[in-house]
Amino acid sequence: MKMLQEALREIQRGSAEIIDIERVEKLLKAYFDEGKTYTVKAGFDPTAPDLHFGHTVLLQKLATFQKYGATIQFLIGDFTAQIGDPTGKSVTRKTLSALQIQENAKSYKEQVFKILDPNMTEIVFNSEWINALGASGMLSLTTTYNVARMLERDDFDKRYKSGTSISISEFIYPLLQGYDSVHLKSDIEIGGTDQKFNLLMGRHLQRAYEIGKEQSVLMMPILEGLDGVQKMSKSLNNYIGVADAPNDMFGKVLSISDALMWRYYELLSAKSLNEIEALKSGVANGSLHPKSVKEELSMEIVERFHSKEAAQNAKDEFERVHSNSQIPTDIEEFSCNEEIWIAKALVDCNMAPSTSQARRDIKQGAVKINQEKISDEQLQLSSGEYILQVGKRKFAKLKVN
RNA sequence: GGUGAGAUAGUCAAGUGGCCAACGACGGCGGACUGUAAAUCCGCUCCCUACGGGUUCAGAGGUUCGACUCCUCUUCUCACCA
Repeated sequence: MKMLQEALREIQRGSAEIIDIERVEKLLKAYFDEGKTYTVKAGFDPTAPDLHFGHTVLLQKLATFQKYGATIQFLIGDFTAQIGDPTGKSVTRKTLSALQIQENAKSYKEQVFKILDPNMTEIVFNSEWINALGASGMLSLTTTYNVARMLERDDFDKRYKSGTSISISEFIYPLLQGYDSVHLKSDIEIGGTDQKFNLLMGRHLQRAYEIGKEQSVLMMPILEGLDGVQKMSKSLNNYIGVADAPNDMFGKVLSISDALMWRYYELLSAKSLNEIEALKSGVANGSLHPKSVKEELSMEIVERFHSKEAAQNAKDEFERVHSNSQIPTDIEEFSCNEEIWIAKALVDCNMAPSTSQARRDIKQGAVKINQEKISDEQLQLSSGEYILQVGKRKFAKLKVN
């Protein structure tokens, strides 16, 4: 009984909304009492296999479910990708070749199994059953819903009212996503809050097709990016990529604000709620320094995506560079063949976008050569080796021949 | 299809003939303080070996000694009407 309560708490952790929690509770109870497993579905887009931490929020939740007896239906929407989820922006998507999809799927696996247990995960492609549906199957799918209800979806509603075009195929998208749940007989589906309409469609269609169950739906919030305000996204450049190098990953996590750290703990850490509570009260009563708590999170994360050694190295490296202001161990090396003007050198080493900026940096005292701050904008570097530094984070080694 | 409004640096947004490389805000970068946190303070933020020069205000022409500012055309965006 206590186990059940704890499991429920972990499952609800960080979620934005859960529909039909009673059913989730029943599934968990059946698992604890009789060892009965159940299925949790989550859909992913085959076009974007390079994940950032925003995506891993869902994966983390799936991992929690696995802990409590779920088999994950990791669905790659290779068919639905041809339509594109109706956002209003994307017009027509180019279709991916079977080969590309296979490659993307492979790279998904590499990244995803750092979080999920492969033994409790099925990777499925929805083209398999949707192609088999045929024209008549598709037709009968469309009879389960009507236009008025379809227009309830927020973005359809807005676009319809503002007179922006909505293609019929876009109406099909939620239906197909819902049909996936029919075919897979999913017990639970999880997705982002923006997916609510589509997720509920799964419930509707499971009822319409009388498969004898209606999936519960769990929605996760959108993860804030490093700035703590806007959603994590590549285009805003406030993201941590799953494939980021250990040192970058470590530094990025450590650079988030203290408030955001708890959010990241909640959504990204594999630590239990009880452990996190302990950390929180430790910080509150002063027995733990917030920085060390943040370091712990950074370590955990780097370890998950790389290795324990990498995490330790990242930490050591970080301390060396920032606490003791020494030079990082591996820095990019450049070389040139003749005496070079310092501003030009900074541009050539990708440390400044223009000589104008390089001059400004020098004027502001941001540039160091071999740990020494310089102020002469006209400085010429004659032959030798130099460690160049701009600000706190940018380093390069330059060899002048 | 008709009418009206608009397009300015990464974003928002001033500027309606010279004082404009262009107010301000946000973002970004650097410095101080720190825990590469937050908050705060200060500086910088088109390019160029630079007390000077070059190229910018949707695009192309024109008027003028001089245009981001005026005129013409083009492209695009928005609002209202149909």
